[in-house]
Amino acid sequence: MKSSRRPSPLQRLRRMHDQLVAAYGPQSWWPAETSFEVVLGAYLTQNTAWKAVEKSLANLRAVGALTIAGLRSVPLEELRVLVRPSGFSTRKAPALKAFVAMLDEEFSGSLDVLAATPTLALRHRLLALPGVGPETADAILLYALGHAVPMADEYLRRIAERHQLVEPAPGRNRRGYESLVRLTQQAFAADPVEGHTQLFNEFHALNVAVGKAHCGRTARCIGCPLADDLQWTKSDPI
DNA sequence: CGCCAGGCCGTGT
DNA sequence: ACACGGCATGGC
Repeated sequence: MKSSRRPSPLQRLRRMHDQLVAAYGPQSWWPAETSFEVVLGAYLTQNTAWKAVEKSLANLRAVGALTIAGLRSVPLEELRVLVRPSGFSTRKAPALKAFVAMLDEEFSGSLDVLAATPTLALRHRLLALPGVGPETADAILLYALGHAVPMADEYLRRIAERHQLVEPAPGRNRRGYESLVRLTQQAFAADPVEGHTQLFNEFHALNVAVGKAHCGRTARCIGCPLADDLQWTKSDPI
């Protein structure tokens, strides 16, 4: 039945990274100047096009609210207006305030202090925040705080499903996310541990790059550099 | 004009 | 535990 020649899903996922590097080159992500900007972007981009996030970030920059102190001093009502372009402002504005409040009350208002927390405990603390789910937590962990956690965003889920690396899971639940995280961890398990942060960083950035171009909700894989090698047929739905 | 975007949360089964 | 809508707004 199963051919011993065909690479395992783990091997294919790992090779996917190399193929994407070959196709797109190093990404050196996340598009932000500071760690706190990464945090802001992680919240604002929830189910929102990055283009819209840029408008909100520009609004925040204009009033000096791209820093912790700046955001702290912006009244909630005003913040709501500033982040309006990226949608869900009635949720995202209070959520951002809650993040700063946590920082102030538990971590001396410092991202460095926050980052010094052990990864697992830190992840749980972030997940307890309002408006922070697994993906936002991992984006903050990886791109703002430098922890070696893989990200399993919507693009990776689609790519993995379309290439039959995982079972289809229509109702994306938390279990599906965590299983994709584990799959990614295992796929890079043979790589030196000290390089994992960089690998996970690049891997997710590349997934977004290829996902934006070829793997949207309805967008097909036409022209996708992965289509052939990962054995996915273009007529496949989903 | 309709669909979609780098999710998360509350509610019902 | 899991499925299902709602949430706001702008781009294409």
